[in-house]
Amino acid sequence: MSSDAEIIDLLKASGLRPTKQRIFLGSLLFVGKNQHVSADKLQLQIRELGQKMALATIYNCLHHFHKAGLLKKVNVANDVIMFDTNLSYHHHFLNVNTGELTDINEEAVSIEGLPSLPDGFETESMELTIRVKPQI
Amino acid sequence: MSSDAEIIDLLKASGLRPTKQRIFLGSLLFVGKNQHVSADKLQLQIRELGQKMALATIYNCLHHFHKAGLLKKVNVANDVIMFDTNLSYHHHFLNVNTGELTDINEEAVSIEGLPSLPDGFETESMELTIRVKPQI
DNA sequence: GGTTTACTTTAAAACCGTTCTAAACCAATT
DNA sequence: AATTGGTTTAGAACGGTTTTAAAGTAAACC
Repeated sequence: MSSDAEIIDLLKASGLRPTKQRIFLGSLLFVGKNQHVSADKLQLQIRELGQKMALATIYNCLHHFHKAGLLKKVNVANDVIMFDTNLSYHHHFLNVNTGELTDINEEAVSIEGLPSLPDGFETESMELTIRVKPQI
Repeated sequence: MSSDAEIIDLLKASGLRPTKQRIFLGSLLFVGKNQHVSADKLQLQIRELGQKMALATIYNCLHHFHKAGLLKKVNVANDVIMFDTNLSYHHHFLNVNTGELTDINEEAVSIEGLPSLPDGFETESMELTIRVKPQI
């Protein structure tokens, strides 16, 4: 993926209007290797390239790209915090509709085959969250 | 754990001053079965009991309880979102200092022994996040 | 016991990432 | 070219969390 024409085709094939902003964002995202981006980091990158784009536009585009299956969403929590009186090592079901957490208390749960950490790092915590929602 | 005296002992043993507010919160948290609480839900509960406590106090207490090892923190993400151009099923390392994500691309990672979902629910997504930080 | 000291609580403001609003804009269709 | 409806934009609003600074209180000291 490289030329604007290719990005335009990708957008059209995904049912998205190829606007100037989407093409530009696409040219940043759908090129080369996989990336993790957040809206504000993207805006910085755009500024460094001497361009500008409203934050709301970046959010709009990213959400549209996600709905069209062009991006995955990764939920990273820094702010919303829940506290758990269950101190043992365990994982959670998270009801995405209500925010309610349920413990997965099974000791049987095991995670295998993890790669080693990057050099100079240690694990702070490991959380498996299974996001669930009512069946339609 | 039930009487105030016991909560006071617990707080002292944890190196925390047994203030009125901490004792009250402790009596809500360290009794009966495990719970997941958020600050605002706790404030509601307190209101329903005809009491009041500043939200900042609840946050203070919860953080102190956590530092003292009386509560676990569960990071639940609703707000901070990252988008990933890697669409395949994979997990992440999260650098808690910088917010940077790194893919865990190993296909070898496997999660075994998960319990079945609650009735009427389906999985929206499953994410394993390994929070890492620089070694001290 | 009364005083000092350090920690805690509080209301309100600040903060920060995200979403909403409403007007201007522009791609697609006619 | 004109119309239509989706898109972009700046700025306001939002919601959970943290900070601020003043008032309050537990603990330590005499």
